[in-house]
Amino acid sequence: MLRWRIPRPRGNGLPAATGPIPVKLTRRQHEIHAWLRDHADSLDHPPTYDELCQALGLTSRGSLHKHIQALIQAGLVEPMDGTHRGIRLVEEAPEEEGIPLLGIIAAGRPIEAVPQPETLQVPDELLGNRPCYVLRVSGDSMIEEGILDGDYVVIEQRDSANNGEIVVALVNNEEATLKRIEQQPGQVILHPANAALTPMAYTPDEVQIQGVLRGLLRRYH
Amino acid sequence: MLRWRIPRPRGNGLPAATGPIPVKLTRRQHEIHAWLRDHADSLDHPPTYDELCQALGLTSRGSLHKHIQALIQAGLVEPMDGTHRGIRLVEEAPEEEGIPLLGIIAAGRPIEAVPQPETLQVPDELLGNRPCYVLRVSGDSMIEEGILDGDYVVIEQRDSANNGEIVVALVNNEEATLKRIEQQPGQVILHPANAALTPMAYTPDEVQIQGVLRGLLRRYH
DNA sequence: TAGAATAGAGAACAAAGGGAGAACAGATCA
DNA sequence: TGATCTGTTCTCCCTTTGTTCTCTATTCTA
Repeated sequence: MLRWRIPRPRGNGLPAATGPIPVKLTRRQHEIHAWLRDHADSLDHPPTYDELCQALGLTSRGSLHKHIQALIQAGLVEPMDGTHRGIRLVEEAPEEEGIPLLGIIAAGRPIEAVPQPETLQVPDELLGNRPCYVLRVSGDSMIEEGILDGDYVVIEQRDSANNGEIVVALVNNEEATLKRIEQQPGQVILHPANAALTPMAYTPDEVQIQGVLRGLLRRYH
Repeated sequence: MLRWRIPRPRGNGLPAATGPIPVKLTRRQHEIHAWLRDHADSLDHPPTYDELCQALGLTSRGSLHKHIQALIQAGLVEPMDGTHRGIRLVEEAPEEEGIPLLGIIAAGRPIEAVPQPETLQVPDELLGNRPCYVLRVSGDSMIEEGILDGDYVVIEQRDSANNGEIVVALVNNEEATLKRIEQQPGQVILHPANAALTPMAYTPDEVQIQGVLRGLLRRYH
């Protein structure tokens, strides 16, 4: 456990976007940064400049100061505003545990992929055993089931479903839609939950199941 | 068992929002806090300043006082309002990444507390800045807003709301209900979202706002 | 090879950290 | 109620520590 590391602002998983420009460190700067990282666990307080100098074989605090400043500039060390023992490593971004938000699903259109794939922190309770992904719902086709425009749905990746389950279905290899499924010999019926829309029937080979609804997230602002 | 520790107020899981900003303690402050933590179990009264001074090798109560004040500022020690032997550690919040599920809300009844308070892992995206809690919805009074029986709602703890927001309201100090609120001079109207139910009007002092709807979680099995 | 970048030494300085002790006021207790 | 205990406030002090300089040596590079 890192005692005096500070959390780095949570990014979107893209190393390039978060944090400062990748500055290349000089040899000495790299050494110092490595030392700090290696000793972050064993020390329960950040070292003083003098302690660091001794550990690194320096005799001048002033020299060390230049290196530390460079590390701060590079975004690897938190700027210490005058405090003593203020050298604090910026913590590596924690491995974001999230479910990928793949895109937007609107009845009657292919899933529109989001340009910047983000991840959404999804409670374990909403996840099944299989891999899951998240889609944002566009449209009102399932409104009577309490699935509103703008909701996020957690989908468990599966290629088959039980009757009555709500599924992400790919129709004719182009239209993706979120509907309640009813499979009968020879035909597959997709039921919307909106009185303004009518159920649609297809042959089994026209409909490809891409996942089953597991959970729903909604945000009010 | 800690005898003179007090529970730290439960945050909403947001590291940035909960509690004081990660205050960096000085070396001495850290030592003192560690001493208090180490001896919390063995002492049956909090120590006096003089006792603490002796244990820490200080001779001046005034010096110690400065450190204790810093710990109070950091949220690690309970402010002692003039009482003697008042140094009380704030208990470490268990590393709980979750929002407490407080109970079940059904229109027209008090919130039924769950016997075993569990926590729910709630995405940051659904949380506001203030402390939040989760309730399980029972009933269909908000079904037309897409809030179904069995859904989990994330509530931001607040005692006031804007018109149009969905709130947890305590009516006449006994009935808790989830409704859309409309506040007018002299009366408060709680709107259900169910054609079978009618809006109810109350005087402002009959209605107490307990929180505002921030998010919703639903689970399909 | 000249110049730039890197690396370090050391002095001087300002602020933070840490402490002592006196005086005081409210809490506590006999 | 009065004596004592205890936390609070204050002022003064010294040490530690980060910062800013200037100066020098080495290494890399155009």
